[in-house]
Amino acid sequence: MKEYDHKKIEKKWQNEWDKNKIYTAKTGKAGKKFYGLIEFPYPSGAGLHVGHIRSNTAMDIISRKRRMEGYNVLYPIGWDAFGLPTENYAIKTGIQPAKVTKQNTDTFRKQLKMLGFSFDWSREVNTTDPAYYKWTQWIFLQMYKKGLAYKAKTEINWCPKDKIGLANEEAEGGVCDRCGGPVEKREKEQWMLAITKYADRLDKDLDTVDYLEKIKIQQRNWIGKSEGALVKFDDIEIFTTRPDTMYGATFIAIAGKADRFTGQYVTNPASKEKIPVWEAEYVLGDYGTGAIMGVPAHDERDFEFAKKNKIKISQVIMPVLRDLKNLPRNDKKDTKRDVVHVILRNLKNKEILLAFLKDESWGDNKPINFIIGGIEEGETEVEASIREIKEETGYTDVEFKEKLSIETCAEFFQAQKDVNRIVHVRTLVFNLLSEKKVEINEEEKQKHDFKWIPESQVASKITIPDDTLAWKYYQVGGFAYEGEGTLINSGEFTGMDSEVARKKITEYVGGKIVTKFKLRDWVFSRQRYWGEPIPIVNCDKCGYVPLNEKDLPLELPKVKSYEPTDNGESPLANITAWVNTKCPKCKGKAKRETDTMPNWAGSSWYFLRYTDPKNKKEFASMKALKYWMKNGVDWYNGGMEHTTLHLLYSRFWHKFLYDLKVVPTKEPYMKRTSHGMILAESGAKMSKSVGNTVNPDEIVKLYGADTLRMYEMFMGPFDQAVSWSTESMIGPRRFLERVWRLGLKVASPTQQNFRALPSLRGLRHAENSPMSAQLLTILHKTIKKVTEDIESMNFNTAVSSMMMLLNDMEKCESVQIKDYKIFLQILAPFAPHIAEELWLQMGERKSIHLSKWPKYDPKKLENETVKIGVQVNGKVRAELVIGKDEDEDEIKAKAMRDENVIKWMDGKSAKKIIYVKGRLVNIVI
RNA sequence: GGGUCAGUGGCGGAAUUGGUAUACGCGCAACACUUAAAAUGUUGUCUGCUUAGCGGAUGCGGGUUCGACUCCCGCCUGACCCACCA
Repeated sequence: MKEYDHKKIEKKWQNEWDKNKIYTAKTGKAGKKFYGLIEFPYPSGAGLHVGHIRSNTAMDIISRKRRMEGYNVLYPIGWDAFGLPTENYAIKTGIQPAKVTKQNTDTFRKQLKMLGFSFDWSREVNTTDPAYYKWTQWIFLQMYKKGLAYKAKTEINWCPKDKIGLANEEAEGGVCDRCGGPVEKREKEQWMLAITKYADRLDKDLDTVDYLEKIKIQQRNWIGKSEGALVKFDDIEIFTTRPDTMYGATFIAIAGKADRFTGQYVTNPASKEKIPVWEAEYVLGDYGTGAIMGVPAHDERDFEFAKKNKIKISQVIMPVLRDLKNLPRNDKKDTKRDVVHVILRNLKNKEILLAFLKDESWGDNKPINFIIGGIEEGETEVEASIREIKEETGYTDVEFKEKLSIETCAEFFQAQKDVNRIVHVRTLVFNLLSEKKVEINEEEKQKHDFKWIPESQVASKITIPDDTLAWKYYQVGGFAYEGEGTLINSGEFTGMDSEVARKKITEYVGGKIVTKFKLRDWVFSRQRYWGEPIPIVNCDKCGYVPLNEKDLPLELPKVKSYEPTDNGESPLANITAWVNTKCPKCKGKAKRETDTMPNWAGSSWYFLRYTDPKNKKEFASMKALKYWMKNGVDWYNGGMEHTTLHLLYSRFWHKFLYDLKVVPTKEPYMKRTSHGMILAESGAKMSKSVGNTVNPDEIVKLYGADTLRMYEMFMGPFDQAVSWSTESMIGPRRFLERVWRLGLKVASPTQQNFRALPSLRGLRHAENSPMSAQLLTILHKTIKKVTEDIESMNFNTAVSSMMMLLNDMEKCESVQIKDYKIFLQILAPFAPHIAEELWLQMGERKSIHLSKWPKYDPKKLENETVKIGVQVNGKVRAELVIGKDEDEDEIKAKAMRDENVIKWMDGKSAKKIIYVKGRLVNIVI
């Protein structure tokens, strides 16, 4: 075989691996186990997406490396096949969903096999297989028995188009998760799962697992645990997590226990030192060097309310300022929703606050963090600000700073879009007020367009009596501190730690500390056909009765039409022969539940089934679970879009099963990472309807699976979104071709050919033969790099380091087989087919994927000599070649002797010489 | 508004976590090979200038440091998630 023929090689090895079952996981095998998991795909009609390939390849690389490291590896695959797209397709075409699913999974299987993933295909599961969903139903029955599954009449999100009830989570923003249409509210009897009973544990146990921090944060946000004060005033209930801040002041004010009261404080963000500001009711806003900001109000209701209650709105400040009266909404395209900061003043008494709280136009949620303050008669807002600054700081010499305040404020009105200028102003203020007094020269003034500031004032240095005051001033311009700290100006709570104050203030106003969760119970019913039937009957006498376990699975009957009924019942409701049944308890007349489960159900426990997929007696034997699930799934990778719902639901089910003592761990997944999306070349999301998808079949045909895998790993950081570029795929392809050609030469008995090969003409290291020490160093560095990069999922740099190694090997006079073989081994997880073929060519008979992962030799990582930079005053002026173990003083002396260095030192003596080992020398003069 | 992350050549992106910025790949240019093209190889490719050299560049403005893509402060822009709820 002369040319690299990916078609031949890939086909050959896929068959070979299949035949020899080298990826089959053996339960109970002695030694270390590794369970690597990817989210099992939904077999859609569109076929495999390049995004699937990205995440599958990543976990395939990890799994292959683990195998080579001696682990017993389970890397399973299956199908999350229940769900709406298939059902909609069935509605359109009349083809049975089961048939569609079969077609689609066949396609997916073929596509996945063609990519050479090391899945254990003998453990394939399918959520729509009755042998599988028997156990999904079984788990549901256990939940029912424990009172976790219940029926409740709830107002549900109803999509009139899909005729389906949606979980809260699926109807975000009042839009149907599936069809994008508007969602209505509708009353319906629904099966519910009491996930809220597990809310606290779902939150707490996140501490015990190794998930990416952002994933934990998302989980926690969704669960939404918050501890706070619940206070009742008349008929109004208010909840806040921060009764120690302005909220507390408001409570106290409403409770009539004080007119003005609060516990605001600020912190120097640099030193973390807590610095008291003056009366904390006055907190300057983000842009408010000239204005006192009260509440961040939210929309026009703020203004309506203010008008109604004759509250003066003194100022409106927005990122780009607008006139309140003709406030256009969303005039800037693509802006986020408008948020308006309003300063509400003269909110002096309880009545107004109560009026606000009772004002129904707000709905349930109202901002209550008003600042109580005031403007004196005849005063403008700016004047009031200045007065307050003067009064509160007690610092009289504020003329200049006042000026700045006014000017800054005025700038907002005059130069609404000249944002840069505002930045300059703020910077100037900062410089003047912080301990470093900055002098601004003429040039800088021009550059930064400071001309509006009177020159004399800029030029004169302003002396601030003490740093604290400077900080105060600065702080007020930028921060309203809401972190933890010590209360100031808060009456009897002054000096109290904010954590303690939360409790004390709550007590003081007669409230109580409560724990709340945002999480709601899971609406588990779907009025659809293509899902697991809920194994419950409704008996006239006995009410809801669960099926006997021996009667599971309750199989989906065949229907003629897959349309939901007009009143929103599932198509199952039309099959009277199926619906009418006997009560398992009293044997009397009963009707089957016609709702089915959501497709989250089957995916909530599939990783357990993989451990023992053929078991007919249990969902999985404890023996298999104890083996594979020891410490849980070792590594679970998936998309960010599943990090809230799927992760939460499956953790919930797992915890429930743990309580039943049928699984060995509290948490299902030990480690969770996530991959970035692959976008279309344009940077937009790939979608079939837009027609910007990439067909992996064609790519594999043209370039091969190994090239596709290499490219997807090389295209960018694994956890970030990257745009697809078919053009760039040629890079990895060329790389593999060069690997191939080099391999043939290395394997050939006469290394003569080595020189003759045109690609190896540039003999840069000709003087070092046969294998230079330098190249050996590079080889070991590469082993180290690839080994580590796989663990941290920095696949892109792993690939690039292998490319560098190849570049160097090609330029070498000769490469020994044993060294080339090491290179093949670290390449093998990425490009398994070509590596296997070349491995064979090197005379090996056992699969490379069962060979031992190479170890680097730390002694070989360092070169004998190393080139370092020599800086003079931080600028690189010379280069120096030094020995590995050369003495520091010697190196420094050598650097000083350098021609260029001498030139740049210009006869001056060195104040200080800094040497960073193996990096550089910096001479400070 | 809140949370998380990001901003480096024409493009995708590197940078040992504070130490010679732009690795690796794509693209582009020139050359070699060829009747020619493709393929392959070699060399070059941030930018400006008075080009054996010197200066400027990592979204913008500052700061700390002998030294900053990296740390700190302020700001701008974008992405994703969440929300008129902190």
